[in-house]
Amino acid sequence: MNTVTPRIFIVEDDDAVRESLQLVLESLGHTVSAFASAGDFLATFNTDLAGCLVLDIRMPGMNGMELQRKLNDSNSMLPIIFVTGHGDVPMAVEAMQQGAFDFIQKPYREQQLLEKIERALALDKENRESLHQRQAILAHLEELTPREMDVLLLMIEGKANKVIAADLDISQRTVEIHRARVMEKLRANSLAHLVRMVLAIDPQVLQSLRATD
Amino acid sequence: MNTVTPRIFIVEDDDAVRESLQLVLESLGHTVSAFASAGDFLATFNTDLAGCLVLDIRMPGMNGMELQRKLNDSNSMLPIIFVTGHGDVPMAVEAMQQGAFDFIQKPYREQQLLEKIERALALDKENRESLHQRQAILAHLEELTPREMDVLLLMIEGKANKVIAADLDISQRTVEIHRARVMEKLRANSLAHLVRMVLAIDPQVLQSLRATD
DNA sequence: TACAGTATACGTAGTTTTACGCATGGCCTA
DNA sequence: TAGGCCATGCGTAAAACTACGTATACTGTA
Repeated sequence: MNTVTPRIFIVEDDDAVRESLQLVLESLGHTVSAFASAGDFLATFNTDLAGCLVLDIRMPGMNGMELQRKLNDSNSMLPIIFVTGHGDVPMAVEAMQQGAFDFIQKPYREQQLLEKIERALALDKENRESLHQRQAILAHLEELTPREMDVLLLMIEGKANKVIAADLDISQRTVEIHRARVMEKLRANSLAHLVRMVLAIDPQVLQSLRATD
Repeated sequence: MNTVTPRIFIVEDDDAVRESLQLVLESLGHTVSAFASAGDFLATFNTDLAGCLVLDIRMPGMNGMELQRKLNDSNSMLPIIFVTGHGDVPMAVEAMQQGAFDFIQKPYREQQLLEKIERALALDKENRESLHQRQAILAHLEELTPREMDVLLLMIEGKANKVIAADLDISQRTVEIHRARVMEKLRANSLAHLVRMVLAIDPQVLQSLRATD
């Protein structure tokens, strides 16, 4: 399992603000990485990073909102706490609509920021745990051969082996074999378990199946 | 099916603003209900109402944010577009965190509001459609007797009848009867279908089961 | 080029699990 | 006391799972 130490990322161009926040957080036992520009952060970013991001909006070069967009484009799930001295309402609304965890204005009470950081870290931990589970299932799914995948989908639709056999125009015996392989490769101990796993990684499947019920 | 005409609700204490917005929306073919106070709206509110809510924040009596809280408490899913002349950033952030659809400041371009309303209506339509399906399943679930519910939960865990029988300390035959009733009452045509339906109404079940796999 | 590995497909046979019909009985409530 | 809920036994049939064995075809490598 891909267990990265949670880390608080700070992207803030004001040296004094950045360094003092870093010190405070480190004194509380957190691991911190601070960057003076959005570009510097982006250069080291990858989706496996865990923790949260404290992000200034107004910065030279790439600003905070642009960074948020780029992170969203790369499927980042790092909760973002925006911190800004020059924010206005439309900016805050857009940031929140784009999935920001919070948006606070300078000057702020330090304690307030710390609390939000704790909550953001907790959220990320939760999200990341469910993501790990989904990824594990996904990894198993990729072991399936095309034929096994065909059978899996029909199994999830609740079709009996003989129906699957008819649908795929193969013998019932062959379906049974594929079916056993599917259960084995996905480490499913029952059909119910199998269905739950597949729905966990892709609730969309549920939508597409609903029509066929 | 509970098909209510989508309706745009306006809660705004300024008569001129409220009435002019109502006229514009009606001229576009929308059904509109306008209220001069949050209390008036709340008095007629119920969760079956479909559409969206255009809500002023600063009003005598209950303000817009309080109304949002009350609606959330009553499981409202009506998308809320806040409109305010005196909003600040913290207020906007809180409104968004509480699930507001949007938050715009007066004065606004009318066209902008109209577009947001259209999007809010579309969102509500989507949400409501998936809600209907979940409610239909929920209604079936409520027909289950306590014992049938016990059996259902164990079925979803993927346990075989004999295991369920042992768990509940009843005979296998009795489990079979309950199981058949569950399938019948939930209109499930297969175990896979049953699992999908239960997960559709409550993805939380999935979380609580994941530990037991 | 020959061989290993993988994917696909099918058969027989035996066991387990499900599904269901039929019959019986206790308990509690309207 | 009628009806719903819960429980059980017996027996049949269908479906699913398991085990063991056979066969063809494609791919990549020794």
